[in-house]
Amino acid sequence: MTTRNLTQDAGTCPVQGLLKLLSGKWKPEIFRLAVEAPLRFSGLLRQIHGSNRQTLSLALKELEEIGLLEKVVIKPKPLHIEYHLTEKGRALVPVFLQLETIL
Amino acid sequence: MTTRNLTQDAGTCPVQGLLKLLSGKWKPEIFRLAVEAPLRFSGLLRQIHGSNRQTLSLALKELEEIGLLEKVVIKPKPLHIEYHLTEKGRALVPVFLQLETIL
DNA sequence: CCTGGTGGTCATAAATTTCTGACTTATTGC
DNA sequence: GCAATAAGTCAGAAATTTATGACCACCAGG
Repeated sequence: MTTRNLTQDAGTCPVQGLLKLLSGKWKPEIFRLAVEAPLRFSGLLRQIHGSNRQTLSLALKELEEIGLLEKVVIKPKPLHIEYHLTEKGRALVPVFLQLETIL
Repeated sequence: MTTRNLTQDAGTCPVQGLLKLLSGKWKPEIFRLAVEAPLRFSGLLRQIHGSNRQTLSLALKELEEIGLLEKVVIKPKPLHIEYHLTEKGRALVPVFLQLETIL
């Protein structure tokens, strides 16, 4: 249980960036919903009260970029898109559960 | 490895609040330094380039409130204060290390 | 007595994030 | 043809976070 790995390059905190990616007003909530079932843009808008298109759109993009969600075109004709949790995303679940037990 | 615990009360994400407490521009960096050694206010100001009194002061208060740091008066006469990592804080280290391996 | 360090607070300014409302392209149902 | 849904984008406003500079009280050294 060394803490050396936490102290890589002088002056920069690796966790700082990670947390930044995971924070943002709606990202944790989006992530949680994605753990339960695939997401659709319009569905999120209805499920997450107080949220808005703009921010959700950005959050989905960012979660995709980190590799936690994957954008899947189910049908292009009557446009149907779904956001699926990736392997990486599933790997994050136990970490979050552990976080809850500590704090 | 159920995800039920992540889905407590409808509409609220437990992790959302936790991440909010851990995020903030300098909190992760402060935490990391605290893992290495006890902190002093003026020391932080020198170590963390680009930070400022106000924000550090607030961050320390918040980290104290969550219970990750403890404010210790070493000497009152020539005022000497230190912020020590708590048990809870130490418990967080492996979680952060796990986070790094995933993302 | 003057300068410098420690440990802050306070009001305000600047920067960043989030929200609002309008608008887009394409498809289905009536 | 008209309205509705899906999945967004865009510009600008509002809210939240972070930074700046001034200021306080206390102690120590020269």
